[in-house]
Amino acid sequence: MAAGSLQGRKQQTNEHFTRADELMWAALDLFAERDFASVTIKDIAHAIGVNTALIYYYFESKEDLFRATVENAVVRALDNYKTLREKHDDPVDLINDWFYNNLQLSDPIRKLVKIMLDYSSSRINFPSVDCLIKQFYDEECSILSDSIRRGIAAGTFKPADADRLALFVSTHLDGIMAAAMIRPQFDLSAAIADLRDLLWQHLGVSESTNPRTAGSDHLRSPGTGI
Amino acid sequence: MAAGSLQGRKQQTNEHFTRADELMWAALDLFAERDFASVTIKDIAHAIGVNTALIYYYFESKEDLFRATVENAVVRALDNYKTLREKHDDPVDLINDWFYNNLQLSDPIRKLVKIMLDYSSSRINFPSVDCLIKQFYDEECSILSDSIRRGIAAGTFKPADADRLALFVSTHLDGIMAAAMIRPQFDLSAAIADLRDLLWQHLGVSESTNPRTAGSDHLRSPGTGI
DNA sequence: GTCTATATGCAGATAGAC
DNA sequence: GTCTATCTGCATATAGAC
Repeated sequence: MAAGSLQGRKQQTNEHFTRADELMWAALDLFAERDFASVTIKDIAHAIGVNTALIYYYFESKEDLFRATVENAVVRALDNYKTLREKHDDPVDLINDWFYNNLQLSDPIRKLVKIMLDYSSSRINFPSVDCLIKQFYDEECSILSDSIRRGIAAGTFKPADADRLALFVSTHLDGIMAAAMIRPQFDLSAAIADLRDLLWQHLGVSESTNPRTAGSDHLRSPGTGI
Repeated sequence: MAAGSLQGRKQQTNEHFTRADELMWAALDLFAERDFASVTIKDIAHAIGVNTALIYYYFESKEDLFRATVENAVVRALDNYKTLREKHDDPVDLINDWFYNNLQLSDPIRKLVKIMLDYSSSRINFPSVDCLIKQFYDEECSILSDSIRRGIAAGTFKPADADRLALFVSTHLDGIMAAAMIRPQFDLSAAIADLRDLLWQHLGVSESTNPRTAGSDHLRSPGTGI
């Protein structure tokens, strides 16, 4: 088994990055900016200043490095969501922090979406990656829908179909990441703010309850309180 | 100049596809399902049963074929939008038909979004393609925002920031296409219906005005008329 | 662990026959 | 217009020295 395998590798000591980690970081950047086929192992090795042959010491093949890189990125994203969940009791706070998180980490999240897109539309197929991607989106929707359900149960939010609304928000976030890649001068932070405001409006949570959104009701005309 | 160039090629006779057209169609399919680097000219030539050398009779290079393919796809999409616009006077009808159009043509539109994503995140760069992609998104947003403005002016819609709302819908559509690529079993038609219903709700247009959306108010809980 | 050197194969592209 | 044959270069991957 290759040293880069998520299952087989000994737990990293957390104090310093291993070479395999360095390679996966460099690979993530390159795979995200371009795509699997056009990134060469020479590019990846040179990005951290080592010889191409070294990659084959840590990984079985280019595909194996790709698999490990995607797994690594998704696992990190899932860890991040877990931390987020444990940090909040209040559904409004959790949802607001989820939006804030997506704004602050928009760059790595965009990379993650890009690499998942490339993976999906390639003939490369790893059950472990399929499973992690599903987990990622399930967790994202779950954070949102659980919070929405709790807010509705507490009477803070207006009634709504929590699952569908969560999927809507999650899908829109994908759209924001895609638009940020395709469209020149797309304003990602404004788009996230618009999505957040729309959700609160839909759930009947006023802006005054939530200082972070104050004065950013973009989708509604100014001066009309409808 | 290559025969495949949009500017230089003589107008096609519209009655039968030229070889160049056949090649671009095959290339669109392949580039959309995979990506530029992993699709070989052998794949493209074999897809229509000709020899690889023939590609270089019609196009200067693989990149030139890619450019022509993207240009061709975007021009077709723009033509489609133009037809859509000319077909409707009523803003509600136009917006509804825009949604219907996106549902009916979801497959080619998904391919277009995929190929634009690949183009954007490749180091290949053609001013003509940049310009067409910008035109495409401008036209999409313009169809929506113009209709919204007219509806508001007529008093049919509630007041809203037409440009931002149009961008929101357009961005969400990108998200739907991305989600359809990444997520297994994503329900594209339900997602389009949800987006449409949300827009009408936001603009205060009741479902009864519009037979096509009746009974599909997914984002709101059943039984609650809020 | 990290390197040099190299084998192998294939993709993009051209020349030229028909 | 379409093909056969071939050149060229590069990318993945391996063997083996240090």
